[in-house]
Amino acid sequence: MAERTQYEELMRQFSAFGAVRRELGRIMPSDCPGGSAAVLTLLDRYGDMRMSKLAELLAVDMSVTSRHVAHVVDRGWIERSPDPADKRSRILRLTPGGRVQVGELSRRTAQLLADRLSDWSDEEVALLIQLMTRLRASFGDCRAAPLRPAASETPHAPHAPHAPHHELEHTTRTPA
Amino acid sequence: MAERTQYEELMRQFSAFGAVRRELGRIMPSDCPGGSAAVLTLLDRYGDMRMSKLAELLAVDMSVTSRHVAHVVDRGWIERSPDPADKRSRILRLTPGGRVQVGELSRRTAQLLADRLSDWSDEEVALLIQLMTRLRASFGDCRAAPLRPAASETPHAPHAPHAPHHELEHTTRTPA
DNA sequence: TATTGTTATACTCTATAACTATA
DNA sequence: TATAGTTATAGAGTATAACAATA
Repeated sequence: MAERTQYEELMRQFSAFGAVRRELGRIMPSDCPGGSAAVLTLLDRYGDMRMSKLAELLAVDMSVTSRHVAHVVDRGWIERSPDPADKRSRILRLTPGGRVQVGELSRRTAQLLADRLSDWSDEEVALLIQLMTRLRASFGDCRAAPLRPAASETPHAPHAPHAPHHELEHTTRTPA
Repeated sequence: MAERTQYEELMRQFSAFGAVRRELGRIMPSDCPGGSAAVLTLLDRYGDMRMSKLAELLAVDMSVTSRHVAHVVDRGWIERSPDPADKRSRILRLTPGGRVQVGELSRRTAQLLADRLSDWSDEEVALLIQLMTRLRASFGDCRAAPLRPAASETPHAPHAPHAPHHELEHTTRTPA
């Protein structure tokens, strides 16, 4: 538990973080805005998935996801196949062109971060990753559980630096 | 210097941070969106200032600042006085009602953060603040050079003394 | 009746450019 | 001519609600 002045300072940092996001957005390809980049990156990381799963990973409403996905499909970077198991669903999959695009996004962001964080050590970057990962977990799926702090699994210590794999069987969709 | 996979992981955390911002935005008063809250908070922290200074602190274009300020003025939370020294400029100042609003914003954000970060220690929160402050500095933020700190508190910069990339890149203006 | 996904609408934030009024 | 600020316009991101198709 922290003090109120500490929370105010944290809020200022959260607000100021927008400048970092915008700078990262500026170096993206003009036909691949942030929403599209997020879709491609998540599909590359977690593999084929349905719209609902992608919406959960993006932590946005499915209507927003649908809009982003439509843009990416128009560019030919992913394809929407009907799900044979459930004809309401559609399976999203990266195309070869999409993988090329993912590589380009990775290259650009790595270049900018390598420049801006040139005086950061590996350990410092890893620490920031850990804290932001935990922050996200603490705010967790507050859409799925607005007022119930699920005491089942609360990570106290920061996770592994890279954390390459996540728990994906957790199918908490926006509850009606 | 870090590796590319580390940068990719950092990018994912940056992207996922949007969910935290949106959650914080939801608990704000409906007539005080994020832009207005940022204006009020900065005026409370740094005291009276001109539009250009506020734009620099917000790290957005002055046209954006003007729009946010107009909204806040409409609500009666700040007032725009002509600058006697330069009739092109306008001095921004919090009104008593604005201070009340700042207090309400502070109360709401502190309440949400206290709930979500209930299992974070003081030191962990301080560490996150420190790293995000340094991140902002690494991306060349202008808030490292504060104007006139308000009597209440002095902006503390917990990061190591290293020079930002471009000290004064006043990109708060459309190039003429 | 419930769920998956799409579309329509509205709102916020942002940048660019054109404009005014001062300097 | 240059600067401080405003306004118009456009683009991206998001949420809500209404809708169609399927379970």
